[in-house]
Amino acid sequence: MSCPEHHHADEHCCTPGCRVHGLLQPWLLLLLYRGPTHGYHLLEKLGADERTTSADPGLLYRTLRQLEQDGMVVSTWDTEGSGPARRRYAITPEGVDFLHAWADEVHRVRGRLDYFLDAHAAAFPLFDPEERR
Amino acid sequence: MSCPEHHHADEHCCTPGCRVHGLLQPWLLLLLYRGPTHGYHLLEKLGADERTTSADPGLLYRTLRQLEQDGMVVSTWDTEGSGPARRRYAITPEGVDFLHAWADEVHRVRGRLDYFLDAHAAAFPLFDPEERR
DNA sequence: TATGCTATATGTCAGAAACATATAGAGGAG
DNA sequence: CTCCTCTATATGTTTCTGACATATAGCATA
Repeated sequence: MSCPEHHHADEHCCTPGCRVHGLLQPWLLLLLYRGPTHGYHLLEKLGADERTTSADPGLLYRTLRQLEQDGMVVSTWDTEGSGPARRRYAITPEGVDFLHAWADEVHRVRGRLDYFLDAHAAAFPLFDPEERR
Repeated sequence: MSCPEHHHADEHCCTPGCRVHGLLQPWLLLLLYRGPTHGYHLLEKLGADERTTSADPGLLYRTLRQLEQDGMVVSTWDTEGSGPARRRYAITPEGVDFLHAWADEVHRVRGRLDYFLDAHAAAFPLFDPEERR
């Protein structure tokens, strides 16, 4: 049987390391609002916090390029320091607006999840997710 | 620019009719727990409540067949009444367990959304999604 | 020189959802 | 009787996201 949420056939999903999907864009924008950085740093930040979202390099770099194409972030090459050159990203005013639109969307989605959880709780009054660690 | 959440290139998404994704399985299971019915009825139920999830016939019938394959529901042909024959679905004990697993998962996802919203609120104290109707 | 880390990027595949279409029984309008 | 609509189930196709694998390259150090 597949797992709830994304139905991967194998077992290395929906294990404790499994993250929430679809929030990579807003997390990147929010992290960049705290201060400009490069992709690898964002990758480490997301990877270090289990409560954020997936930290796949492929997806992350592609998403940053997409955000840049759409004018949500801008990048400049940073050759200072050691190691390979890194692309330094910064959020734009449009990006901040988009981040707010994301916050609205996430707020709405949370409402729908609550609606389902309420309906489930009404059908199963004895069910308590907190006790199912 | 694409829209938050699913990035469709066109504009007929993220309009008022837009629903939350990924909850079709649990909604079907929950509705079937309230009582056995056929697919078209479930389609109408989901379609009538904006706060549930997408009501696409193709996805719904395919999902029901998948749930049956996995032993979460069982179906019998119902030729009573007028109109074409309908497949009457009922949830199984395994389906109820799976529904609870879904509730746990949704609860966890909700926590991640809260985590993002808290982080966003901390960065933008004046932002209020309620006032952005 | 070889390996490991930093850093960015591309290729491929599976799965969900959107959208269109196919099939068919039954009832009513004209 | 024929056409249309509603009920009901099912399939085909496309697009997008995310997962996973791989490629490239600079630099440090053993």
